[in-house]
Amino acid sequence: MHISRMSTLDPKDIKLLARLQKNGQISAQDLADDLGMSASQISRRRQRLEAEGYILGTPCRLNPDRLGLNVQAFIQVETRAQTNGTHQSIKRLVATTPEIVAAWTLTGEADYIFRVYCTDLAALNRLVQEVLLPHESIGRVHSQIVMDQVKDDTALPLPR
Amino acid sequence: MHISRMSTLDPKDIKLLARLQKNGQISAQDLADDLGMSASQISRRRQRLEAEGYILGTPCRLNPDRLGLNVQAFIQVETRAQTNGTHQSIKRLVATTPEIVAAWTLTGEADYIFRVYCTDLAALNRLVQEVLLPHESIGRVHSQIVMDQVKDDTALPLPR
DNA sequence: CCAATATATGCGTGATCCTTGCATGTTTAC
DNA sequence: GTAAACATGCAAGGATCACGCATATATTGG
Repeated sequence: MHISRMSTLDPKDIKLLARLQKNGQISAQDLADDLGMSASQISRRRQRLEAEGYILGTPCRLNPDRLGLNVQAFIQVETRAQTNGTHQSIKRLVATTPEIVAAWTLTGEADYIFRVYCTDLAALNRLVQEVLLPHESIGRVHSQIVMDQVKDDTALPLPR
Repeated sequence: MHISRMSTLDPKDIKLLARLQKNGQISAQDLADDLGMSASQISRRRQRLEAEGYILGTPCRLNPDRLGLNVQAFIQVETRAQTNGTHQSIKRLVATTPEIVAAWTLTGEADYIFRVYCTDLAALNRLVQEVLLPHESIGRVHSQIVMDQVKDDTALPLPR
């Protein structure tokens, strides 16, 4: 019998993932030269890592400034009653509002925090006044605007 | 004379960017079929969009759960005095600490907010106790752990 | 410790894909 | 209205990927 290894990552896997999360389009040959192995191995390892669920996808990162998305903010949201439909209701809101690019619930003052991109302060204000506050499940909101983006990778820390 | 257009985005550009920020590896032919144009045009438009700064890069997104990064948190950081070296000092800290994947300064209670990934609560605690609190520029910190990730795209809202 | 099986690797090849030149059609500017 | 700038499709050339195969290495079981 054999058990599909679901291998633990070896050092070459770690380096490969590190390179890929910097640049998902780097050629297998370049990676091969870099890691001291053949391009075909890079290709196979990459397929294996994807199949095993390490790689979620390879989206392009767009430039918010270039797109006129000049205002970035976090919006803390207090829900009303917290009936049992609240969470689904918020999920729908988040899914259908493109300005909300990410949303979490946190420990502590629980409720929700949204990360949003808008073209300007007026648009942010419209989002709050015309979309969030009128929403059935939302009580109060508190916006904090991003002044300085010190770092914004999506690069995760890797083992070792 | 001619002015390099720095074109405003036409509808095809918007659709192209939308597809690319879902999947940066989709083939030019698939995009061509999808948008009703030839693959060569897709290639050219993509090059143009990159050259004009709309596309920052195409990193792989890794799966935090699969990497054992089971704890995700936001850490609000209050700085000490705010001498003029403080910001540089924080920037260095952020740049050299892989668990901190993003960091911002916000309006209001100013100071900093870090987004961090750790393997477990013990690791998060070590980060706070052994890295952040001993740091010269950091006064107090307040950790909020992510309970539920409602949405985490990096997909920006596009015009139209 | 050895044999048998599974796994990892490099090379080479066929298929796929991207990119560029060129000719044509379309829009813009004067 | 004319000319220049621009966008487009086609086709060819070059690069890249992915797989089979043979070999080397590691792992397992007795």
